[in-house]
This record gives sequence, structure tokens and C-alpha cells, in this order.
Amino acid sequence: MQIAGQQLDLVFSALADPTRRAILARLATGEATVNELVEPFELSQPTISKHLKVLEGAGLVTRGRDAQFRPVRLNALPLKSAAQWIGDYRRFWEESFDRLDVYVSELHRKEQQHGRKRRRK
Amino acid sequence: MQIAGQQLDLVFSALADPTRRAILARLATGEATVNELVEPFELSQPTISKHLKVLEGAGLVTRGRDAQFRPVRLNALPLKSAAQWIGDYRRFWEESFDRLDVYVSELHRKEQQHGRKRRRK
DNA sequence: TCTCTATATAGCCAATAATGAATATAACGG
DNA sequence: CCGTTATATTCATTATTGGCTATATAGAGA
Repeated sequence: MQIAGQQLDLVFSALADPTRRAILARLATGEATVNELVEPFELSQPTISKHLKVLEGAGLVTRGRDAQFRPVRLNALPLKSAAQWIGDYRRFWEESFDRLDVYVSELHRKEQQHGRKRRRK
Repeated sequence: MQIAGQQLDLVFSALADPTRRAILARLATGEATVNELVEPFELSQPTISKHLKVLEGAGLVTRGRDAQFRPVRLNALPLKSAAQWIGDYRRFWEESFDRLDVYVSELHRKEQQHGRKRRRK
């Protein structure tokens, strides 16, 4: 989990920034140069380059080379792992399972209350 | 996107830590007290409490009250938004679309090369 | 009330991350 | 070779994070 988890660390933390998510959204419409990615934002070019480095570190984009251009391309594969991880929790948000779960575990908790108090360190 | 995006910021950055993901995994088996969550880790209780605060801030867990216990419960709903966001990219990782896409956009890029050079600031 | 137990808060530290300004590199066009 | 464009790197600054220890609070139970 530590070894495989590192990939998830990188992906999730890359996704935790709205600028980076916007960059990915833009790349979903096709590859772009750095300057094309700078334009829509009020951020400086170095700032965007840095965000791109983070995305690249997470494997979410790849860079090409074309003269002085370094076209940026979406690579969605790491999102698959993220989607799979989250997918394991789908049953917890689907159906009105949520409230039922709360209710059941509430009962369970109350049943265990006595045991809990007895728990030794 | 900024307003709705903040929720995603919180969720993704909460998920970006392996300890917090492990806590969620544990909670998927049922609610737990703070001390029960501390045990499996080599981390101090305050550290776990801090992680719980982050998870709570992202809406991923809720806290109850039961005497001196503050049972922690999974709330997977925010994961739904995260799953939806990621889901928009599914088509990019499914099929062997990836390599094809790269190839196509490579061609496209080369076709546009001349136009790119002419681009004015 | 006194003493456990469970949990939270505060304060501190080291490591990392984000931001902006300035500069460097790299490749084209002439 | 020169000038221009595209992008990266460097620095300095500041903010955030994750961990710790020590202490505080809150409730149970004797």
C-alpha cells in the first residue's frame, strides 16, 4: 500500500488544485503548448510551468518536443487508479444506504457501549 | 468552478495522504473511536485527531458523541463528486484509445506546425 | 469530589509547496 | 550571428503540512 500508494498520493495531490484540474480539462480537448495553457489564467508562465511539472510528476501529462514548443498532452491512465480506489466506496454513497448504515451502526455502537468501557489499554 | 471546486480541492487533498486513505478504509468496515483508529498506526493520537479534522473538513467523516467517545463515521458522499469529476476522463483511459490519441494528435500537431510559428502575441 | 479515560488543543519544528520576479536556455527566422 | 519566441530554472518569500510533546477539557464511575 505504501509502494502503490505513492502513485495515488501524487495523483490526488495533483488533482487537489483547481488550476491543475482546469489544465487537465483544457487538455481533454487536445494537446496544447505552455503558452496556450497560460492564456486562460491570470497566472504567470513560470507558475503554469510549475503546475505542469506537478502534473507530469503524477504522470497525468506527457511532454513532446516540437522545435521550441513543448506540447503538453493528457495522459489519463493514472486517473484510472484513482477512479478504482474511489470506486471501492461507491456502495456507501449509492442508494439511501447512507442513512441506513448510520442507523445500523448507531445500534451497533450502543450494543458495544459496555464492552467499550471495559476495554483495557 | 471556483465555488463548486473548493469542495473538490478539499476532498482530493484529503485523499492525497496514505494515512487518511487508510483511515477511510478502516471506516468502511464500520464506525470507530479515535483510539481504535490510532492503534493500527505508529502515529500519536493527536496526529490522528489532526487527520480526522482534515477528513471532517472535507466532509468525508462525521463525528458522533457517546459519553467521552467521539465515534467517527464514514460519509462517502463527497467521494461521489470526486468520482464524477474523474469519470469525465474515463474515455481517455479506456480502450487503447490512448496510443491512438497520441498518434493522431502528433499528426495534427505537425500539420499545425506552420500556423503555430506564425502565431502573434 | 477525585481519578480514570477519551479526545482535543496548543505550541513547536522540519520538510514541502506556492508565488512572483528575474534570469537562463533552446530553437527558430532572418 | 542576431533577435525573438517558448519554456525552464533559480531565488527569495511565505504558507501549509505532518509529525511530536505537553497540556487541557469533558464525561464516567467510584
